[in-house]
Amino acid sequence: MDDLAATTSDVTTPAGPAVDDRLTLMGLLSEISTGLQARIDEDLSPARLTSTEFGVLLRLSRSPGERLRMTDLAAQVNLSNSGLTRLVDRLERAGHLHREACPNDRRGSFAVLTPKGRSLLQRLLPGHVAVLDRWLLAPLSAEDLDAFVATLRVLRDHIAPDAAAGSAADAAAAC
Amino acid sequence: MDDLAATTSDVTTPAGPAVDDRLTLMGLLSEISTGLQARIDEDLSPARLTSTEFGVLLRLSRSPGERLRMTDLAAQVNLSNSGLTRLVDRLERAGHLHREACPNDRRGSFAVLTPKGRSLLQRLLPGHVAVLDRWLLAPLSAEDLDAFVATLRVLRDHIAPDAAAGSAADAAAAC
DNA sequence: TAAGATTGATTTTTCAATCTTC
DNA sequence: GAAGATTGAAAAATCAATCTTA
Repeated sequence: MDDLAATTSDVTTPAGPAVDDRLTLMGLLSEISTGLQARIDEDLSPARLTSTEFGVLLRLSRSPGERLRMTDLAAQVNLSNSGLTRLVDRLERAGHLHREACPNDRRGSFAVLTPKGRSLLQRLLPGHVAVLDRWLLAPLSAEDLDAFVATLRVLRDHIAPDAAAGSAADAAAAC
Repeated sequence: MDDLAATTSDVTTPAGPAVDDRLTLMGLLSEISTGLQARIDEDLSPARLTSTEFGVLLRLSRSPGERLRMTDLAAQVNLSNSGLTRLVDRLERAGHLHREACPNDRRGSFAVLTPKGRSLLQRLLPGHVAVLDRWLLAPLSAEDLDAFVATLRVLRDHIAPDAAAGSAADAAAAC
């Protein structure tokens, strides 16, 4: 790992030292995130659900009224609006959620978790949490974990403040 | 945020307490990762390059001989083998890399960075590092950063040891 | 005119063969 | 038979309109 500097020494160094350290940091983050997602997808595959679809159901279940505006949901799962429209189409066809008109604003609509979607989530959640325990929590000590979560919060608030639960979404959920 | 427990209290609790804490941890990680990727894609879009394509060029440049076996590369950027075949097709058509036969094993082939690909990378790297500095490094103190990187390494080695540079890839690169 | 959501066309990715070499 | 890579068919995501309502 320490020989990376040598192999990229021919690439222009922009600001100062440790270009490779910064690239490595980003690399670690993306390897962890995609690796974890692969484990989650693997765990979810018997249920014929992708991690993105699971994420939609999970976020709905964790939102007031088990509902979210389409645009807010798209932002939270990092999908384009049209991408979310199609994903919600699929989940609606499967009966896991349904669309509901927004009374105040007739342009908008909610995605709302159905009883079927809720019980699917209940069935999958223990296994999902076990995956997180095994791959994310198990290798860390309690102190490391606390420091890690604190740092993640700082980063999240810096990078994606809108994704924080209780920001715009809750206000919009009031419609 | 603290009322999440209430909204999901009806969901089965698997192992112990703090189900929501674990879901929140995973949520933070994926929000940071996708948020960061969005910034990177935005930065790269004038160059007509996605972050995955950039990742391929970057990993080639950081590998001995600026080359990597197709299968190793696919694993590192978390793409299926066929997905990588097509992505390499595109980058080869654009002239940023080329395929080279593996002398020892005639089944295999290398993706090799071309001079054009190398200079594209050199042109893009300063801006890329600036994006990382702004969104990933700026909000953290030096001590936080060190602890954060240490934790990330632990997690990466646990979740995706194969993605670590210098594992299988270097051995295979010797061909 | 702009915002929320959807549709049509295209691109990107995957899954399931397939082909070649080990 | 298994591994490395590619191809065809299909799924999933995007961008650029489009439609409706604010």
